[in-house]
Amino acid sequence: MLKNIEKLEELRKKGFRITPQREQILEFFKNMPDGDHLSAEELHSLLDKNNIKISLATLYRSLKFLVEHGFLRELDFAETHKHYEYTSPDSHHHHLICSKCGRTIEFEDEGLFELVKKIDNQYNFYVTDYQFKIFGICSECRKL
Amino acid sequence: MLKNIEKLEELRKKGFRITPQREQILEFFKNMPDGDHLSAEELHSLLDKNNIKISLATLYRSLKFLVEHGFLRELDFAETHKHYEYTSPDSHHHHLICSKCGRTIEFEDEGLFELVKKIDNQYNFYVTDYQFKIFGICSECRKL
DNA sequence: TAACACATGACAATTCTTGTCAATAGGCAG
DNA sequence: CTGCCTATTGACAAGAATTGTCATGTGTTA
Repeated sequence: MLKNIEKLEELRKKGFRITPQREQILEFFKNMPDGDHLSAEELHSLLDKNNIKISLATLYRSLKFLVEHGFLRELDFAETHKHYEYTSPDSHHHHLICSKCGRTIEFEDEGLFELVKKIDNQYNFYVTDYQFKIFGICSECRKL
Repeated sequence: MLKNIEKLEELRKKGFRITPQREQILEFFKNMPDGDHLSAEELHSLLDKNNIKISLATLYRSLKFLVEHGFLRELDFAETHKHYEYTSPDSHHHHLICSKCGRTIEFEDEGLFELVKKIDNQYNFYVTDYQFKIFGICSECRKL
């Protein structure tokens, strides 16, 4: 898999521009704890607190750009808005989502990759990403 | 797993009402080809064509109700709106989503259920539903 | 069959996201 | 290094999807 720097080079060759805004957003995600995911609004407010001023429209456009080019992953947890997480090259986690408290728990599983390869072959489908979501009640909420 | 009739009885006991609107929506989904999924707007227009007049607000509320009580499943394919599908008691399919043409392909896999059971145990998580999404380019679009 | 509380319909309002457009600034050619 | 071309930005308006409000209607149980 290409590293981000290399991917950015690729994009530059294709005529896309590597703007400070895009770099700052990407940098911000890279420095977040692993597994964290934010909504556009949350990210906007966090960037603002760190004195990184990016207009909301640009933020939305940049997020879409970064998702389309594989730097970020778009998540939905059955809420009204989407969340975004960094697509770390060396780990791919999935989510348990508690319907009661909304908490999400990350987990990894190698078996999924095998399954994806199988499906890939079976359907002649070129896989770029995959997400597994499990809904239910988390251990904390089960105690109540 | 409880049948829908039984589930509706349960709900009635809990004080929820089984209104014609809710029944009609559920009936409509049951009669749809397996694997079909619709947005709220699409459903509204289809119901309308079949002379089932339900206000959009009620439709949204009913969909949420039916999802919360396990009759329907809420899907998102990275579009701006959600889709809904009937949760058939005897099949659980997942989706390949083509990023190019937007087409979705359903597939089933028993292995996922095993994985879910494992996770369930490991995290003491009470699983109510799970969804697996694979993004990529479908065989048709690969030809172009 | 009456009464209560949940549900509906109409439509206003909100939330999230995208479009418009003039101004700005990457990035390559010379 | 400079200038040009065009992708991108910021500000703000607009749009799409969904939810809130509230008077009216209607399942459900007694």
